[in-house]
Amino acid sequence: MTEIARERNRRGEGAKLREDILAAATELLERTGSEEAVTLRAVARQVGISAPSIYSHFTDREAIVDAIIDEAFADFNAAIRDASDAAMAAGPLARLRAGCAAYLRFAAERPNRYQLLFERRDFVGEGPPRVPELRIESFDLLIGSLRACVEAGISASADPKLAAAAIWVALHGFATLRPSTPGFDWPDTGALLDRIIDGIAEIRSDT
Amino acid sequence: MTEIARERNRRGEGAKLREDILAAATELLERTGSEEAVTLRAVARQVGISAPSIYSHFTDREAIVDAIIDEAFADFNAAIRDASDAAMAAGPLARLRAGCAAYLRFAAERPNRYQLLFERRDFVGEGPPRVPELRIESFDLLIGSLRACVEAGISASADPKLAAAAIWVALHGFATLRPSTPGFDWPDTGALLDRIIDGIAEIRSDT
DNA sequence: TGTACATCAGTGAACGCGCGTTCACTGATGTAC
DNA sequence: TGTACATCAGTGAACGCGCGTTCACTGATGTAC
Repeated sequence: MTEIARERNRRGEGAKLREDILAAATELLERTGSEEAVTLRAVARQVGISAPSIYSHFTDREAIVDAIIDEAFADFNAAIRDASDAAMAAGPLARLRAGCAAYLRFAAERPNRYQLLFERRDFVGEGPPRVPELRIESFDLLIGSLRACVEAGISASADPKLAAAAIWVALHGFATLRPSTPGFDWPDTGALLDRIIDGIAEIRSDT
Repeated sequence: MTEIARERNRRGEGAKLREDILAAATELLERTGSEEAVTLRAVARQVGISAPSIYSHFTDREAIVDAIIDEAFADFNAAIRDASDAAMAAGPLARLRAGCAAYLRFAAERPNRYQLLFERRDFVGEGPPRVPELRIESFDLLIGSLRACVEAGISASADPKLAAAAIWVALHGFATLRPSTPGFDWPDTGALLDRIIDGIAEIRSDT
């Protein structure tokens, strides 16, 4: 944990430090894998500043974590939207699969950020949930793809919303169970994913 | 956090304290919901002893957590085995469903203990995984029920092991996603579970 | 063009906290004679 | 039955650590005159 010297920002450019703090905190989270590792002092060390300097940009420790979460949700939704859009021309089933694959790719490549999004429980009982509209964006995309599959006669699903929720549940399980079971002999990822999607979405066998 | 007085054990009964420590640590975990809350000092306060007394029974803090995990795995497997056995007479599909339902019930009723079993990542890279045979016990039960469904012509699954893994993934997602998404409008639990099991296990519609 | 000064972008020392762990100890209790 | 003593089941004080946060401050930099 070497302390890196950092040049003081010029006047009027103090806001740059905010970005540096956020980047350092994200990097710290990504590297250590735990939210608790994102301490004010560790972030300050990483940036190369003194701990109190952070208070010019964030009201407290939690504000940093909140900012990372907002950023992570935006990244997550963008990743799924982009993959889904890219498969637009290939038809609804390809779009559904592309969205699901992007979901799992995000979780696999940035597991600690995924954990921050969907494996926190701290906010239970702290009043209204914090960023539900962001969460629902990707879910709406999933329902949309599924509905399109039904209309195209590819899926036999009678209740796309139920099936979409079931797929989300399965994707989440997929994303989180594997890192927690290092000793288990998991079947091939692609086959497993197809079994889940095809089964739950009732994909007709002749497609 | 009131400190409870505790009577000193009589000679030869010192081992009783070990059970008290474990019970207190489990209670602490269950109440606070986080493994980090299980500190040596907090456990000692809970039991009503001084912190150093713990060292007569556990080598360090981590040993306490390890002991809780072992106990939790035993509880978990017993719950699923019992439910599965109880449904034995009702046929393989009922047995499959009963096992899955018991899995989810354990997760719903003791979410923090479930988290300890299947949502830890700390042991990554720490050599061989710690208690894989315990984990596999319930999984073998799941495969067994599924195979029985196939043999009875209830399931069309061509690869029961793959399907069992997919069901496990889905169950895990089910158990963990819901507590993390308090703002989301989830469909009915039973319907969702049936959609998942029936879809993945390819339960024939005429059963 | 020169200079006084306000402001900006931070710093260093200190606080109280809870933590894991160590150490030397104490007092009750059972046992040997 | 009485008593000395070993052992058991703990305790209390202390250590160094990293933490979040507060406080008074400092020195460079841009700006007004």
